[in-house]
Amino acid sequence: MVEGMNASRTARERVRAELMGEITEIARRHLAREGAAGLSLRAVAREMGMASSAIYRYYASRDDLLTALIIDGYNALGEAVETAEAVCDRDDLMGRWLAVCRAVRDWALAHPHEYALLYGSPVPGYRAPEDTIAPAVRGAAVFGRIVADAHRAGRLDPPGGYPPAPDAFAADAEGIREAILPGVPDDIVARAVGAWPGVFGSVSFELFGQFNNVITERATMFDHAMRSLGRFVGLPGK
Amino acid sequence: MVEGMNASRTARERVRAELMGEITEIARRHLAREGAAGLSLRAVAREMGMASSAIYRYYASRDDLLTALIIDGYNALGEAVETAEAVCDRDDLMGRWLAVCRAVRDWALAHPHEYALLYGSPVPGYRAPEDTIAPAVRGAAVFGRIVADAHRAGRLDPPGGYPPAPDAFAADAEGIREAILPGVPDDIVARAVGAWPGVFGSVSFELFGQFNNVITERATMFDHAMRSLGRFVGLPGK
DNA sequence: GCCTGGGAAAGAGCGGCGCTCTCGTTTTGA
DNA sequence: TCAAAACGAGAGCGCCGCTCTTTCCCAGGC
Repeated sequence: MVEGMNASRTARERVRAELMGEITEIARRHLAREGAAGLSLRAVAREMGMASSAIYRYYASRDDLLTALIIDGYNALGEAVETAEAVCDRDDLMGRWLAVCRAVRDWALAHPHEYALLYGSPVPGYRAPEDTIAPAVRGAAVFGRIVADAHRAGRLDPPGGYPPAPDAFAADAEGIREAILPGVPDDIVARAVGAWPGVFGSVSFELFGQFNNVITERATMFDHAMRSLGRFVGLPGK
Repeated sequence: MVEGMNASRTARERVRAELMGEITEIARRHLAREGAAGLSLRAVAREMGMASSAIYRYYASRDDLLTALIIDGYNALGEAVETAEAVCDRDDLMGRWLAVCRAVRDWALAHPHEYALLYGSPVPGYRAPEDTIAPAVRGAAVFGRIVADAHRAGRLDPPGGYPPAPDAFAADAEGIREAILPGVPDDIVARAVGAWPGVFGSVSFELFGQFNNVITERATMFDHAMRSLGRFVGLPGK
C-alpha cells in the first residue's frame, strides 16, 4: 500500500522491473551505437522479441524512454566524476579539479552519443523534465566540494583584476552556496558559476567538431584550459 | 561552361536557383518553429505545392538540406556578431568583446533551434561537412580581431598567475595566429582558445536548461562571466 | 522545321517509424 | 472464487525518407 516496503513485492512487479531494466539496457546500447535520432521503440521491441505495442506498457512514449536514458547518463557521468576525484590526494586541490575535468572529457569521448543527449540539443520536446535535475547536479557537487574545501582550508587564491560579483547575483549565490558551496563568498561562487560551463564548452567543441582543423593537441590543450579555469576560481597548484 | 560568369545563366538555371532558395527558406521556417528533429522534406514539399519526390531534384537527402541550413545559420550568427561589434567604439576593447558575446547570446535566444543545430549535437551522421567550417569561423574571426587590435596597441594586460602555453601547442598556435590572431604570442593565443568555448558553454547551459532552478539573473551573470573571460585573455576595461 | 536528349515533376510504392485500439490471456487481491 | 487489473499480440493509422517509373516540356543541333 504505502509501497515503501521491501524491494520486489509481487512476482508481477519483479518481472516488470526486470523488463523495464532490460528495455533501458537495450535502448542504451542502441543509443550508444547510433545516437538518439536512431533510437526506435520498434527496434528495441524487436530485439526483446515482443510486439512493439507491448513496449508502451512500460514506457508511455519514446520521449519517456529517452528521459530515462538521460537520467541514467547523468548518473553514469556523475559516478565517473566522483570515482575519479575520490582517488586523488585530498590536499591536491588542483589535481582533484583536473581529475574532475578529465573524467568529464574521457566519459564524453567514450560515450559521445550519450554526452550529446545530456549536453547537446534537448531532443524531447524542449523541456528538461524535473526528474533530471537531481542527477544532473552530481558533477557540479564534486566541483563545489573542491572549492569549498579549498576555501575552508584558507587556500583559495583567486587572481586579481576581475570584476566583483554583481549585486543582483546575491540571491542566486545564496541558493548555490546552500546546495554545493557552503561558506563560499559570492565572488567565488560567481567565478565557479562562470567557470563550470567552460568545462562543457571545451568538451562540446572538441566532440562536436568545432576544433577540427584548428587544434590537434586536444588533450594537452584541454588540460591547459582546465588548469586556467581552476586557477581562475582560486585553486592553488602548478 | 566555366560557370564563373554572370549570375543567372539560362532560364532553367535561374528558376532552379530560385526554387532552391525557396526550399531552404521554407525549411528554415520549419526548423525555427519545430526544431531539426521535426523538419521533414515532405512537409516542405507540401508547403511548396510539389510532390515530395520532386524535392530530391534539389537536395539529394534530408541531411543535405540540414547542411545547407547549418551553413545559413553560421552565416546569420556571424553576421549578427559582425554588425554588433562594428558599431562599437574601436578603442573600447572590452565593449567590443561584450558586444560579440551578447550578440551570440541574443541570437541564440532568438533562434534556439538554429543555435542547437550549430552548437548542439551534430545530427547529420556525425560528420561536419567541410563546407561548414568556413562560415563557422566568422564569429571567432571577430574575436580574433579584437585581441589582435589590443595586442598591436600594446593594451593587452593579461592577469598573472596562470600557466604558460604548453610547448606542444606551438604548431597549433601558429595556424590559429595566421588565421585570426596575427602577431599574437602563444600564451595569448592559448588563452583565447581556452576562453572562446566558454562563451558557447554559457549560452548552451542557459539555452539547454542547465541553469534552470539555479540562476535567475541570466543576462547579468552572462555579462559578468564574459567580462571575466575578456579580462582573462587580457582585454582592458572595467 | 523537326527531332532528340535531358531536366523537371508526379505518382506509386517500399520499409520503417510512433502511437492507438481492440481483443484474448494471465495474474492478482479481495 | 471471481471481478478487476495488467499484459501481450495484432491490425491499423498517418507520417517519414527515399527510389523507381512514367510523363511532360523545353532547349539545342541537324
